Amino acid sequence: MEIIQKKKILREAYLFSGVAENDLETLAELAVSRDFPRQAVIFFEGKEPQGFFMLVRGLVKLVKTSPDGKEYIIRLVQPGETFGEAVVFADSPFPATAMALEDCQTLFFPKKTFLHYLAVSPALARNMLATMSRLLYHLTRQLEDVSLKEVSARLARYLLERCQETHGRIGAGLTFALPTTKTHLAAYLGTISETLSRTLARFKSMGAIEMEKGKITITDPALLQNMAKGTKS
Amino acid sequence: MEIIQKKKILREAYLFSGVAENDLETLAELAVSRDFPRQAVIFFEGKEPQGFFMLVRGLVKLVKTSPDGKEYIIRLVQPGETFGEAVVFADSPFPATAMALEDCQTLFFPKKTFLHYLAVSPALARNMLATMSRLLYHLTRQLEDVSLKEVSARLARYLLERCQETHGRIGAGLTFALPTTKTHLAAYLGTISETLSRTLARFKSMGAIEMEKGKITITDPALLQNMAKGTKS
DNA sequence: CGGCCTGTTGATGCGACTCAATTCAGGTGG
DNA sequence: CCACCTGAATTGAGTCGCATCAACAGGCCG
Repeated sequence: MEIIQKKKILREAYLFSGVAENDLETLAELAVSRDFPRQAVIFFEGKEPQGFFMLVRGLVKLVKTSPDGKEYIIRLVQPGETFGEAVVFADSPFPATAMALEDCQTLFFPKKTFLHYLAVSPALARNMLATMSRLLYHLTRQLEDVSLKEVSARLARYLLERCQETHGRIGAGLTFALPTTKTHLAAYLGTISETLSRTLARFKSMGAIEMEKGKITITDPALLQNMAKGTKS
Repeated sequence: MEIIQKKKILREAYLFSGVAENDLETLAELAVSRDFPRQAVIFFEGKEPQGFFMLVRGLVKLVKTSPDGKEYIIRLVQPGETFGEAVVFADSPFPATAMALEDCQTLFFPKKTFLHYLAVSPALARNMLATMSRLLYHLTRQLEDVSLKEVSARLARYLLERCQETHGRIGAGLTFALPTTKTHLAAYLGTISETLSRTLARFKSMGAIEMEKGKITITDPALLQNMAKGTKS
Protein backbone atom coordinates (compact mmCIF):
# COMPACT_ATOMS: atom_id res chain seq x y z
CA MET A 1 0.00 0.00 0.00
CA GLU A 2 1.22 3.46 -0.72
CA ILE A 3 2.02 6.07 1.85
CA ILE A 4 -0.52 8.52 0.53
CA GLN A 5 -3.23 5.93 0.80
CA LYS A 6 -2.24 5.00 4.34
CA LYS A 7 -2.30 8.64 5.32
CA LYS A 8 -5.83 8.95 4.08
CA ILE A 9 -6.88 5.99 6.16
CA LEU A 10 -5.14 7.28 9.26
CA ARG A 11 -6.78 10.64 8.93
CA GLU A 12 -10.17 9.02 9.37
CA ALA A 13 -9.26 7.17 12.53
CA TYR A 14 -10.30 8.63 15.83
CA LEU A 15 -6.94 7.84 17.33
CA PHE A 16 -5.13 10.20 15.02
CA SER A 17 -7.55 13.09 14.92
CA GLY A 18 -5.83 16.40 15.49
CA VAL A 19 -2.41 15.00 14.72
CA ALA A 20 -0.35 17.32 12.57
CA GLU A 21 0.07 16.59 8.88
CA ASN A 22 3.78 15.81 8.94
CA ASP A 23 3.29 13.61 12.00
CA LEU A 24 0.66 11.71 10.08
CA GLU A 25 3.21 11.16 7.36
CA THR A 26 5.64 9.65 9.83
CA LEU A 27 2.94 7.39 11.21
CA ALA A 28 1.95 6.28 7.75
CA GLU A 29 5.53 5.32 7.10
CA LEU A 30 5.86 3.16 10.15
CA ALA A 31 2.50 1.43 9.66
CA VAL A 32 2.67 -1.95 8.00
CA SER A 33 -0.21 -3.25 5.94
CA ARG A 34 -1.29 -6.72 7.03
CA ASP A 35 -4.24 -8.70 5.73
CA PHE A 36 -6.00 -11.66 7.31
CA PRO A 37 -8.47 -14.10 5.81
CA ARG A 38 -11.73 -14.97 7.52
CA GLN A 39 -11.26 -17.13 10.62
CA ALA A 40 -7.59 -16.20 10.94
CA VAL A 41 -6.21 -15.49 14.40
CA ILE A 42 -4.55 -12.08 14.48
CA PHE A 43 -3.04 -12.57 17.89
CA PHE A 44 -3.41 -15.05 20.71
CA GLU A 45 -4.26 -14.35 24.31
CA GLY A 46 -1.13 -14.62 26.41
CA LYS A 47 1.23 -13.82 23.57
CA GLU A 48 3.73 -11.01 23.92
CA PRO A 49 2.56 -8.05 21.85
CA GLN A 50 4.88 -6.70 19.16
CA GLY A 51 2.59 -3.83 18.36
CA PHE A 52 -1.04 -2.98 17.79
CA PHE A 53 -3.49 -2.91 14.90
CA MET A 54 -5.89 -0.59 13.23
CA LEU A 55 -8.74 -2.23 11.36
CA VAL A 56 -9.20 -0.82 7.87
CA ARG A 57 -11.76 -3.22 6.45
CA GLY A 58 -13.55 -6.28 7.80
CA LEU A 59 -14.68 -7.32 11.27
CA VAL A 60 -12.64 -8.54 14.23
CA LYS A 61 -13.67 -10.09 17.51
CA LEU A 62 -11.66 -9.84 20.72
CA VAL A 63 -12.51 -12.94 22.63
CA LYS A 64 -11.87 -14.76 25.88
CA THR A 65 -12.13 -18.53 25.77
CA SER A 66 -12.76 -20.68 28.79
CA PRO A 67 -11.15 -24.12 29.20
CA ASP A 68 -14.33 -25.85 28.07
CA GLY A 69 -14.47 -23.88 24.85
CA LYS A 70 -17.09 -21.33 25.77
CA GLU A 71 -16.48 -17.84 24.43
CA TYR A 72 -17.04 -14.37 25.70
CA ILE A 73 -16.60 -11.58 23.17
CA ILE A 74 -15.01 -8.59 24.86
CA ARG A 75 -15.43 -6.33 21.88
CA LEU A 76 -16.35 -6.34 18.22
CA VAL A 77 -13.91 -4.14 16.34
CA GLN A 78 -15.28 -2.06 13.48
CA PRO A 79 -13.24 -0.47 10.66
CA GLY A 80 -11.48 2.71 11.79
CA GLU A 81 -10.93 1.41 15.30
CA THR A 82 -7.68 0.23 16.82
CA PHE A 83 -7.20 -2.92 18.87
CA GLY A 84 -4.40 -4.34 20.97
CA GLU A 85 -3.31 -0.79 21.69
CA ALA A 86 -3.54 -1.02 25.45
CA VAL A 87 -0.90 -3.67 25.99
CA VAL A 88 1.68 -1.70 24.09
CA PHE A 89 2.22 0.39 27.20
CA ALA A 90 2.09 -2.29 29.80
CA ASP A 91 4.67 -5.01 29.79
CA SER A 92 1.97 -7.61 29.77
CA PRO A 93 0.71 -10.20 27.30
CA PHE A 94 -2.45 -9.79 25.23
CA PRO A 95 -5.42 -10.27 27.56
CA ALA A 96 -7.62 -11.69 24.79
CA THR A 97 -7.46 -13.37 21.42
CA ALA A 98 -8.21 -11.43 18.21
CA MET A 99 -9.84 -13.26 15.34
CA ALA A 100 -10.97 -12.08 11.90
CA LEU A 101 -14.68 -12.71 11.40
CA GLU A 102 -14.46 -11.57 7.80
CA ASP A 103 -11.56 -11.03 5.43
CA CYS A 104 -9.69 -8.20 7.07
CA GLN A 105 -7.30 -5.48 6.06
CA THR A 106 -5.29 -3.91 8.87
CA LEU A 107 -2.46 -1.52 9.56
CA PHE A 108 0.09 -2.76 12.05
CA PHE A 109 2.08 -0.38 14.22
CA PRO A 110 5.27 -1.92 15.61
CA LYS A 111 5.55 -1.29 19.31
CA LYS A 112 9.08 -0.02 19.42
CA THR A 113 8.97 2.59 16.70
CA PHE A 114 5.53 3.71 17.76
CA LEU A 115 6.60 4.27 21.35
CA HIS A 116 9.57 6.23 20.22
CA TYR A 117 7.35 8.42 18.12
CA LEU A 118 4.77 8.84 20.85
CA ALA A 119 7.34 10.50 23.08
CA VAL A 120 7.68 13.41 20.70
CA SER A 121 4.02 13.93 19.84
CA PRO A 122 1.90 15.24 22.72
CA ALA A 123 -1.22 15.32 20.52
CA LEU A 124 -0.91 11.64 19.76
CA ALA A 125 -0.36 10.80 23.42
CA ARG A 126 -3.43 12.78 24.32
CA ASN A 127 -5.52 10.96 21.71
CA MET A 128 -4.21 7.67 22.88
CA LEU A 129 -5.27 8.48 26.42
CA ALA A 130 -8.71 9.52 25.25
CA THR A 131 -9.10 6.33 23.26
CA MET A 132 -8.19 4.23 26.24
CA SER A 133 -10.52 6.25 28.42
CA ARG A 134 -13.38 5.37 26.16
CA LEU A 135 -12.41 1.73 26.21
CA LEU A 136 -12.38 1.82 29.98
CA TYR A 137 -15.76 3.46 30.02
CA HIS A 138 -17.12 0.87 27.68
CA LEU A 139 -15.73 -2.02 29.70
CA THR A 140 -17.12 -0.54 32.88
CA ARG A 141 -20.56 -0.42 31.38
CA GLN A 142 -20.27 -3.98 30.15
CA LEU A 143 -19.18 -5.11 33.57
CA GLU A 144 -22.13 -3.34 35.11
CA ASP A 145 -24.51 -4.96 32.65
CA VAL A 146 -23.21 -8.47 32.97
CA SER A 147 -23.11 -8.49 36.74
CA LEU A 148 -26.15 -6.39 37.56
CA LYS A 149 -28.63 -6.94 34.76
CA GLU A 150 -30.39 -9.83 33.16
CA VAL A 151 -30.15 -10.83 29.55
CA SER A 152 -33.27 -8.98 28.41
CA ALA A 153 -31.95 -5.69 29.79
CA ARG A 154 -28.59 -6.17 28.10
CA LEU A 155 -30.22 -7.01 24.80
CA ALA A 156 -32.60 -4.07 25.00
CA ARG A 157 -29.72 -1.69 25.60
CA TYR A 158 -27.72 -3.22 22.80
CA LEU A 159 -30.57 -2.81 20.32
CA LEU A 160 -31.04 0.81 21.31
CA GLU A 161 -27.32 1.51 20.95
CA ARG A 162 -27.22 -0.10 17.53
CA CYS A 163 -30.15 2.03 16.45
CA GLN A 164 -28.43 5.14 17.76
CA GLU A 165 -25.24 4.27 15.90
CA THR A 166 -27.00 3.55 12.65
CA HIS A 167 -29.47 6.42 12.51
CA GLY A 168 -28.07 8.90 14.99
CA ARG A 169 -31.31 8.73 16.90
CA ILE A 170 -33.76 6.32 18.49
CA GLY A 171 -37.30 6.14 17.21
CA ALA A 172 -40.12 3.84 16.20
CA GLY A 173 -39.90 2.26 12.75
CA LEU A 174 -36.12 2.53 12.44
CA THR A 175 -34.41 -0.54 10.99
CA PHE A 176 -30.82 -1.69 11.35
CA ALA A 177 -28.71 -4.76 10.70
CA LEU A 178 -26.93 -6.96 13.19
CA PRO A 179 -23.15 -6.84 12.69
CA THR A 180 -22.67 -10.59 12.58
CA THR A 181 -24.36 -13.85 13.46
CA LYS A 182 -26.65 -14.18 16.44
CA THR A 183 -24.28 -16.70 17.96
CA HIS A 184 -21.57 -14.04 18.06
CA LEU A 185 -23.96 -11.48 19.37
CA ALA A 186 -24.94 -13.86 22.13
CA ALA A 187 -21.30 -14.28 23.12
CA TYR A 188 -20.94 -10.51 23.15
CA LEU A 189 -23.94 -10.13 25.43
CA GLY A 190 -22.57 -12.76 27.79
CA THR A 191 -25.12 -15.40 26.99
CA ILE A 192 -25.72 -18.18 24.44
CA SER A 193 -27.57 -18.29 21.16
CA GLU A 194 -30.56 -20.22 22.51
CA THR A 195 -31.25 -17.65 25.19
CA LEU A 196 -30.78 -14.80 22.74
CA SER A 197 -33.20 -16.41 20.35
CA ARG A 198 -35.82 -16.82 23.03
CA THR A 199 -35.37 -13.28 24.29
CA LEU A 200 -35.70 -11.81 20.81
CA ALA A 201 -38.83 -13.86 20.28
CA ARG A 202 -40.24 -12.51 23.52
CA PHE A 203 -39.44 -8.93 22.49
CA LYS A 204 -41.28 -9.55 19.25
CA SER A 205 -44.32 -11.02 20.95
CA MET A 206 -44.38 -8.00 23.23
CA GLY A 207 -44.50 -5.77 20.19
CA ALA A 208 -41.19 -4.08 20.90
CA ILE A 209 -39.44 -5.12 17.70
CA GLU A 210 -39.88 -6.73 14.30
CA MET A 211 -37.38 -9.19 12.83
CA GLU A 212 -36.58 -10.11 9.27
CA LYS A 213 -33.43 -11.66 7.81
CA GLY A 214 -30.93 -10.36 10.31
CA LYS A 215 -32.59 -6.94 10.28
CA ILE A 216 -34.28 -5.51 13.32
CA THR A 217 -36.97 -2.87 13.34
CA ILE A 218 -37.75 -1.07 16.56
CA THR A 219 -41.46 -0.58 16.98
CA ASP A 220 -41.68 0.44 20.62
CA PRO A 221 -38.57 2.30 21.79
CA ALA A 222 -40.10 3.27 25.12
CA LEU A 223 -40.71 -0.36 25.98
CA LEU A 224 -37.11 -1.22 25.17
CA GLN A 225 -35.77 1.70 27.17
CA ASN A 226 -37.79 0.58 30.11
CA MET A 227 -36.44 -2.93 29.88
CA ALA A 228 -32.87 -1.72 29.48
CA LYS A 229 -33.16 -0.27 32.98
CA GLY A 230 -34.42 -3.56 34.32
CA THR A 231 -32.62 -5.15 37.20
CA LYS A 232 -31.47 -8.65 37.82
CA SER A 233 -34.37 -10.33 39.60
CA MET B 1 -0.06 19.74 53.64
CA GLU B 2 3.41 20.89 52.69
CA ILE B 3 4.94 20.56 49.28
CA ILE B 4 7.79 18.45 50.49
CA GLN B 5 5.41 16.00 52.07
CA LYS B 6 3.28 15.80 48.96
CA LYS B 7 6.35 15.13 46.87
CA LYS B 8 7.26 12.23 49.06
CA ILE B 9 3.81 10.75 48.62
CA LEU B 10 3.86 11.24 44.87
CA ARG B 11 7.21 9.57 44.56
CA GLU B 12 5.73 6.35 45.90
CA ALA B 13 2.86 6.29 43.45
CA TYR B 14 3.14 4.07 40.42
CA LEU B 15 1.71 6.77 38.23
CA PHE B 16 4.62 9.08 38.83
CA SER B 17 7.50 6.64 38.77
CA GLY B 18 10.30 7.80 36.55
CA VAL B 19 9.09 11.37 36.52
CA ALA B 20 11.91 13.85 36.91
CA GLU B 21 12.48 15.56 40.25
CA ASN B 22 11.54 19.05 39.18
CA ASP B 23 8.45 17.74 37.41
CA LEU B 24 7.45 16.07 40.64
CA GLU B 25 7.77 19.44 42.32
CA THR B 26 5.36 20.97 39.83
CA LEU B 27 2.90 18.14 40.32
CA ALA B 28 3.10 18.47 44.07
CA GLU B 29 2.24 22.13 43.72
CA LEU B 30 -0.85 21.55 41.67
CA ALA B 31 -2.13 18.70 43.84
CA VAL B 32 -4.77 19.67 46.38
CA SER B 33 -5.13 17.79 49.63
CA ARG B 34 -8.71 16.66 50.24
CA ASP B 35 -9.96 14.46 53.04
CA PHE B 36 -13.19 12.50 53.28
CA PRO B 37 -14.82 10.87 56.30
CA ARG B 38 -16.04 7.29 56.22
CA GLN B 39 -19.16 6.83 54.08
CA ALA B 40 -18.62 10.09 52.21
CA VAL B 41 -19.22 10.15 48.49
CA ILE B 42 -16.13 11.44 46.68
CA PHE B 43 -17.85 11.72 43.34
CA PHE B 44 -21.12 10.58 41.84
CA GLU B 45 -21.65 8.48 38.76
CA GLY B 46 -22.79 10.73 35.92
CA LYS B 47 -21.18 13.85 37.35
CA GLU B 48 -18.81 15.86 35.21
CA PRO B 49 -15.25 15.28 36.41
CA GLN B 50 -13.19 18.27 37.50
CA GLY B 51 -10.09 16.19 38.01
CA PHE B 52 -8.91 12.94 39.46
CA PHE B 53 -7.73 11.60 42.81
CA MET B 54 -4.85 9.77 44.32
CA LEU B 55 -5.59 7.87 47.49
CA VAL B 56 -3.04 8.52 50.23
CA ARG B 57 -4.68 6.78 53.17
CA GLY B 58 -7.91 4.87 53.63
CA LEU B 59 -10.02 2.70 51.35
CA VAL B 60 -12.29 3.70 48.48
CA LYS B 61 -14.83 1.72 46.51
CA LEU B 62 -15.81 2.48 42.93
CA VAL B 63 -19.32 1.25 42.60
CA LYS B 64 -22.17 0.86 40.18
CA THR B 65 -25.65 0.91 41.66
CA SER B 66 -28.68 -0.57 39.97
CA PRO B 67 -32.13 1.06 40.23
CA ASP B 68 -33.20 -1.40 42.93
CA GLY B 69 -30.23 -0.58 45.11
CA LYS B 70 -28.00 -3.52 44.35
CA GLU B 71 -24.32 -2.75 44.10
CA TYR B 72 -21.48 -3.96 42.01
CA ILE B 73 -18.02 -2.87 43.11
CA ILE B 74 -15.89 -2.18 40.06
CA ARG B 75 -12.73 -1.70 42.02
CA LEU B 76 -11.40 -1.32 45.54
CA VAL B 77 -8.84 1.46 45.58
CA GLN B 78 -5.82 1.01 47.84
CA PRO B 79 -3.46 3.76 49.06
CA GLY B 80 -0.96 4.78 46.38
CA GLU B 81 -3.42 4.19 43.56
CA THR B 82 -5.22 6.80 41.52
CA PHE B 83 -8.90 6.78 40.63
CA GLY B 84 -11.12 8.78 38.32
CA GLU B 85 -8.09 9.33 36.11
CA ALA B 86 -9.60 7.81 32.98
CA VAL B 87 -12.39 10.30 32.49
CA VAL B 88 -10.03 13.24 32.61
CA PHE B 89 -9.16 12.54 28.99
CA ALA B 90 -12.57 11.73 27.65
CA ASP B 91 -15.28 14.34 27.71
CA SER B 92 -17.55 11.98 29.54
CA PRO B 93 -19.06 11.81 33.02
CA PHE B 94 -17.81 9.53 35.77
CA PRO B 95 -18.90 5.99 34.94
CA ALA B 96 -19.16 4.99 38.59
CA THR B 97 -19.58 6.43 42.07
CA ALA B 98 -16.61 6.68 44.46
CA MET B 99 -17.26 6.27 48.17
CA ALA B 100 -14.90 6.30 51.14
CA LEU B 101 -15.12 3.05 53.09
CA GLU B 102 -12.82 4.41 55.76
CA ASP B 103 -11.66 7.89 56.65
CA CYS B 104 -9.66 8.89 53.60
CA GLN B 105 -6.90 11.26 52.73
CA THR B 106 -6.48 12.08 49.05
CA LEU B 107 -4.64 14.31 46.67
CA PHE B 108 -6.79 15.93 44.03
CA PHE B 109 -5.40 16.88 40.62
CA PRO B 110 -7.50 19.51 38.83
CA LYS B 111 -8.18 18.47 35.28
CA LYS B 112 -7.21 21.65 33.54
CA THR B 113 -3.83 22.27 35.07
CA PHE B 114 -2.95 18.61 34.95
CA LEU B 115 -3.72 18.33 31.25
CA HIS B 116 -1.64 21.37 30.56
CA TYR B 117 1.26 19.85 32.41
CA LEU B 118 0.84 16.47 30.78
CA ALA B 119 1.50 17.99 27.38
CA VAL B 120 5.03 18.91 28.37
CA SER B 121 6.00 15.73 30.20
CA PRO B 122 6.36 12.67 27.97
CA ALA B 123 7.34 10.49 30.93
CA LEU B 124 4.13 11.32 32.73
CA ALA B 125 2.06 10.66 29.63
CA ARG B 126 3.76 7.33 29.23
CA ASN B 127 3.06 6.40 32.85
CA MET B 128 -0.51 7.48 32.47
CA LEU B 129 -0.91 5.21 29.47
CA ALA B 130 0.66 2.31 31.34
CA THR B 131 -1.63 2.86 34.30
CA MET B 132 -4.68 2.85 32.10
CA SER B 133 -3.42 -0.23 30.31
CA ARG B 134 -3.32 -2.07 33.57
CA LEU B 135 -6.80 -0.90 34.44
CA LEU B 136 -8.01 -2.18 31.09
CA TYR B 137 -6.29 -5.47 31.67
CA HIS B 138 -7.85 -5.76 35.07
CA LEU B 139 -11.33 -4.95 33.80
CA THR B 140 -10.95 -7.44 31.00
CA ARG B 141 -10.14 -10.16 33.47
CA GLN B 142 -13.06 -9.21 35.65
CA LEU B 143 -15.36 -9.28 32.68
CA GLU B 144 -14.08 -12.70 31.76
CA ASP B 145 -14.61 -13.95 35.27
CA VAL B 146 -18.09 -12.61 35.74
CA SER B 147 -19.40 -13.82 32.43
CA LEU B 148 -17.53 -17.08 32.05
CA LYS B 149 -16.94 -18.39 35.54
CA GLU B 150 -18.97 -19.28 38.54
CA VAL B 151 -18.68 -17.74 41.97
CA SER B 152 -16.36 -20.40 43.40
CA ALA B 153 -13.84 -19.86 40.59
CA ARG B 154 -13.90 -16.10 41.08
CA LEU B 155 -13.46 -16.43 44.80
CA ALA B 156 -10.62 -18.92 44.43
CA ARG B 157 -8.79 -16.60 42.07
CA TYR B 158 -9.37 -13.65 44.36
CA LEU B 159 -7.95 -15.50 47.37
CA LEU B 160 -4.87 -16.52 45.40
CA GLU B 161 -4.33 -12.94 44.19
CA ARG B 162 -4.64 -11.57 47.69
CA CYS B 163 -2.10 -14.08 48.90
CA GLN B 164 0.25 -13.13 46.09
CA GLU B 165 -0.13 -9.43 46.90
CA THR B 166 0.44 -9.92 50.60
CA HIS B 167 3.33 -12.37 50.57
CA GLY B 168 4.70 -12.07 47.06
CA ARG B 169 4.08 -15.75 46.56
CA ILE B 170 1.43 -18.43 46.88
CA GLY B 171 1.94 -21.29 49.27
CA ALA B 172 0.32 -23.44 51.93
CA GLY B 173 0.02 -21.95 55.39
CA LEU B 174 0.14 -18.32 54.28
CA THR B 175 -2.31 -16.03 56.02
CA PHE B 176 -3.74 -12.71 54.88
CA ALA B 177 -6.53 -10.32 55.78
CA LEU B 178 -9.56 -9.38 53.76
CA PRO B 179 -9.51 -5.67 52.87
CA THR B 180 -13.00 -4.94 54.11
CA THR B 181 -16.25 -6.60 55.08
CA LYS B 182 -17.45 -9.75 53.39
CA THR B 183 -20.50 -7.92 52.14
CA HIS B 184 -18.24 -5.57 50.18
CA LEU B 185 -16.14 -8.44 48.95
CA ALA B 186 -19.29 -10.16 47.72
CA ALA B 187 -20.26 -7.07 45.73
CA TYR B 188 -16.77 -6.99 44.27
CA LEU B 189 -17.02 -10.60 43.20
CA GLY B 190 -20.37 -9.97 41.58
CA THR B 191 -22.42 -11.90 44.10
CA ILE B 192 -24.07 -11.40 47.50
CA SER B 193 -22.89 -11.99 51.03
CA GLU B 194 -24.98 -15.12 51.56
CA THR B 195 -23.47 -16.87 48.57
CA LEU B 196 -19.98 -15.76 49.52
CA SER B 197 -20.48 -17.09 53.01
CA ARG B 198 -21.62 -20.46 51.70
CA THR B 199 -18.79 -20.70 49.22
CA LEU B 200 -16.18 -19.90 51.85
CA ALA B 201 -17.71 -22.52 54.11
CA ARG B 202 -17.49 -25.04 51.28
CA PHE B 203 -13.83 -24.17 50.67
CA LYS B 204 -13.16 -24.74 54.34
CA SER B 205 -14.93 -28.08 54.40
CA MET B 206 -12.90 -29.10 51.37
CA GLY B 207 -9.75 -28.31 53.29
CA ALA B 208 -8.63 -25.56 50.94
CA ILE B 209 -8.62 -22.76 53.50
CA GLU B 210 -8.90 -21.89 57.18
CA MET B 211 -10.85 -18.90 58.47
CA GLU B 212 -10.52 -16.87 61.61
CA LYS B 213 -11.66 -13.35 62.34
CA GLY B 214 -11.47 -11.92 58.84
CA LYS B 215 -8.17 -13.69 58.26
CA ILE B 216 -7.79 -16.41 55.68
CA THR B 217 -5.14 -19.10 55.67
CA ILE B 218 -4.54 -21.04 52.51
CA THR B 219 -3.99 -24.70 53.25
CA ASP B 220 -4.29 -26.22 49.79
CA PRO B 221 -3.14 -23.82 47.04
CA ALA B 222 -3.32 -26.45 44.32
CA LEU B 223 -6.96 -27.09 45.05
CA LEU B 224 -7.72 -23.38 44.83
CA GLN B 225 -5.78 -23.00 41.61
CA ASN B 226 -7.71 -25.83 40.13
CA MET B 227 -11.01 -24.27 41.09
CA ALA B 228 -9.96 -20.86 39.78
CA LYS B 229 -9.78 -22.44 36.36
CA GLY B 230 -13.25 -23.87 36.79
CA THR B 231 -15.85 -23.12 34.18
CA LYS B 232 -19.43 -22.06 34.45
CA SER B 233 -21.44 -25.28 34.49
C1' DC C 1 -29.44 -3.64 78.25
C1' DG C 2 -31.19 -2.88 73.53
C1' DG C 3 -30.33 -1.46 68.84
C1' DC C 4 -27.57 -2.07 64.75
C1' DC C 5 -24.58 -4.11 61.55
C1' DT C 6 -22.30 -8.27 59.87
C1' DG C 7 -22.29 -12.88 59.12
C1' DT C 8 -24.23 -17.50 58.91
C1' DT C 9 -27.56 -21.09 57.66
C1' DG C 10 -31.99 -22.98 55.74
C1' DA C 11 -35.92 -23.22 52.35
C1' DT C 12 -37.69 -21.76 48.01
C1' DG C 13 -38.06 -19.99 43.29
C1' DC C 14 -36.53 -18.18 39.00
C1' DG C 15 -33.40 -17.21 35.21
C1' DA C 16 -30.61 -19.08 32.18
C1' DC C 17 -27.56 -22.81 30.70
C1' DT C 18 -27.50 -27.69 28.89
C1' DC C 19 -28.92 -31.22 25.95
C1' DA C 20 -31.41 -32.61 22.10
C1' DA C 21 -34.31 -32.47 18.00
C1' DT C 22 -35.75 -29.92 13.99
C1' DT C 23 -35.84 -26.44 10.51
C1' DC C 24 -33.65 -23.33 7.49
C1' DA C 25 -30.17 -21.00 4.51
C1' DG C 26 -26.08 -21.06 1.88
C1' DG C 27 -22.56 -23.24 -0.59
C1' DT C 28 -20.69 -27.28 -3.08
C1' DG C 29 -20.40 -30.91 -6.24
C1' DG C 30 -22.37 -34.38 -9.09
C1' DC D 1 -30.81 -28.13 -11.36
C1' DC D 2 -31.23 -30.86 -7.53
C1' DA D 3 -29.15 -33.59 -3.76
C1' DC D 4 -26.09 -33.03 -0.14
C1' DC D 5 -23.65 -31.02 3.63
C1' DT D 6 -22.54 -27.68 6.98
C1' DG D 7 -23.45 -24.04 10.15
C1' DA D 8 -27.01 -21.08 12.15
C1' DA D 9 -31.38 -20.47 14.27
C1' DT D 10 -35.25 -22.05 16.64
C1' DT D 11 -37.98 -24.58 20.06
C1' DG D 12 -38.82 -27.86 23.93
C1' DA D 13 -37.70 -30.26 28.26
C1' DG D 14 -34.79 -30.75 32.16
C1' DT D 15 -31.40 -29.15 35.49
C1' DC D 16 -28.63 -26.18 38.27
C1' DG D 17 -26.53 -22.17 40.24
C1' DC D 18 -27.51 -18.60 42.76
C1' DA D 19 -30.50 -14.76 44.28
C1' DT D 20 -34.27 -14.07 47.40
C1' DC D 21 -36.66 -14.36 51.65
C1' DA D 22 -36.39 -15.39 56.32
C1' DA D 23 -34.65 -16.53 60.84
C1' DC D 24 -30.98 -16.22 64.00
C1' DA D 25 -26.25 -15.72 66.26
C1' DG D 26 -22.35 -12.75 67.46
C1' DG D 27 -19.86 -8.37 68.03
C1' DC D 28 -19.84 -3.38 68.75
C1' DC D 29 -21.50 0.84 70.64
C1' DG D 30 -24.50 4.20 72.57
